[in-house]
Amino acid sequence: MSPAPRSKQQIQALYKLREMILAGEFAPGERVSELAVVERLGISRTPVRLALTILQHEGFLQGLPGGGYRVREFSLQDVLDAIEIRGVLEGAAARLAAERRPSAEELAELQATCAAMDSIVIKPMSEEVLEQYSELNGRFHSQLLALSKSPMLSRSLAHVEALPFASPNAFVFVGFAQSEQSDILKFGQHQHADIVEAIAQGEGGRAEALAREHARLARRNLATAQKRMDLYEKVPGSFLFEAGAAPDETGADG
Amino acid sequence: MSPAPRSKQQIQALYKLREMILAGEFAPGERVSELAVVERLGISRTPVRLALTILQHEGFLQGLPGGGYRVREFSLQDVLDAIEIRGVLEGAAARLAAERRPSAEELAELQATCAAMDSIVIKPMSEEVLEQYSELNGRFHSQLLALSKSPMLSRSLAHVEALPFASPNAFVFVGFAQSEQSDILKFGQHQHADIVEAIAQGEGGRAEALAREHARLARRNLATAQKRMDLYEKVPGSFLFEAGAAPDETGADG
DNA sequence: TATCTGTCGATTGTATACAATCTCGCTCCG
DNA sequence: CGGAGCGAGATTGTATACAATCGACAGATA
Repeated sequence: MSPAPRSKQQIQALYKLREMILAGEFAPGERVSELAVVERLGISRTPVRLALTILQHEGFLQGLPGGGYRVREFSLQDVLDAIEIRGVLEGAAARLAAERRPSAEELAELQATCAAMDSIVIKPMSEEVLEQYSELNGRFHSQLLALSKSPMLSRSLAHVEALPFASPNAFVFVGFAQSEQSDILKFGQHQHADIVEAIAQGEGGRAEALAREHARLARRNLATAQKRMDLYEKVPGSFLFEAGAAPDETGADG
Repeated sequence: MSPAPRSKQQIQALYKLREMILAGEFAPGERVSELAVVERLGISRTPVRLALTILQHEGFLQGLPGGGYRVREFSLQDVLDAIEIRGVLEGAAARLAAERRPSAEELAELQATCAAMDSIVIKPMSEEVLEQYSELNGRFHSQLLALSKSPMLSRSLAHVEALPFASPNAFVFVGFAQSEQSDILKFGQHQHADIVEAIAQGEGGRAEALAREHARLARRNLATAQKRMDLYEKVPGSFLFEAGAAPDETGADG
């Protein structure tokens, strides 16, 4: 979306900082001062400052009243809500895609991606397969978004997915790790196919409902991950979550 | 949302620049260079630079490949989509509000605002009445959002509403100007009441549908405004719109 | 004449010096 | 002994000097 900072130092500062935050190199709630970052990155204040501002707008950092920042913590509810919002927006994308009647060629691209994923989910799990699936999954979601033909919607979704745990690929590996025992991944793939079908037939309401429900797989995967710490640690940005109870799948909410 | 820049020059640069953009002081598509802004504002490059970055993230400015920015233009479709997205997100807010069962006190606040608006829409139009309605309308929407109890949703909605024409109050005066002849304003107020009722009864689906439809009033008001230039000029940021045909209310889209 | 290249100008990116502000701690006075 | 005020240190905000990059224009050569 954003043509991005145009210079090396800015890009480096932004990427490195984001990486550091996502790697949990700042204690949660710890105050992050500009100067400290400058020292750690070896980049001067100006680009660092810019990176900090951007990360604040992306939601990773919170500005402190006295100046400086701190790494933003996310409650479990925040994470669940982010997934919910992604579902709502992807639902809107699917509906608009259906309503705006993509051409046969446009649709074919999405169908091709979907078909490719079909052939992947039946393979036995491996590092390589996971990577392929992950890439195709990302492509599917971005193609779907493209079919909505709405730059504004893309913008909103991008803003939400800037949070790493809200991206469509955030929990794929959980599904994969689980796929030995369950068919959750195949189920998700089935939803992909249904979404494509609904769009192809111009069934906006169905497409929306399906896409929304599809996003909620992430919720289930999150619950699974929380029960298995070996998986949980692989959730991008999981240390940004406040320590809290496992999500309550039987709860009244949502 | 953002604890905001902490200093005077930064704030001034940001506000003044935003104001200038909204006042149409930059030709649409015109290249905006940092130095030019510095000269016009009499503020040094550092705070100006920061303000430009923020405005880029807010969607008012587009970064140019060769450096510099230009004022972002919005197509008619962009404006309609922004309204649509606001509807989708406010719909989600209304649904969550219903599902999360607000306490009687929380609900009472919303009901009070709604009641106050009831007594306003029957008054004859005036500058003062318009202002009162506008404020109450804004309060209604923010109270509704609060009832969803989702900071993440608030964040997403705030991001969308940063665009002036996507805010709930963007077109109120159109409805007012029209209210001499039609009851569009009373109709909108009726929707408010229905939304409150649905939330009170825990009817999430109904609340969502109502809130979504409610947002689409803005679409109709936009169409009206485009037919009457005296109103159109009062739409916030209307000069950001590309010159284009009036919206097609009979069109297939949407 | 067309194209390629080199130089000049403008504009942005980076670094740093300087100013203002805020915090924390110490001391002094009540 | 406690509180208030003052001051030192640290940290952020501002401005500007300097470097690097990009584009345009012009001139030369094929």
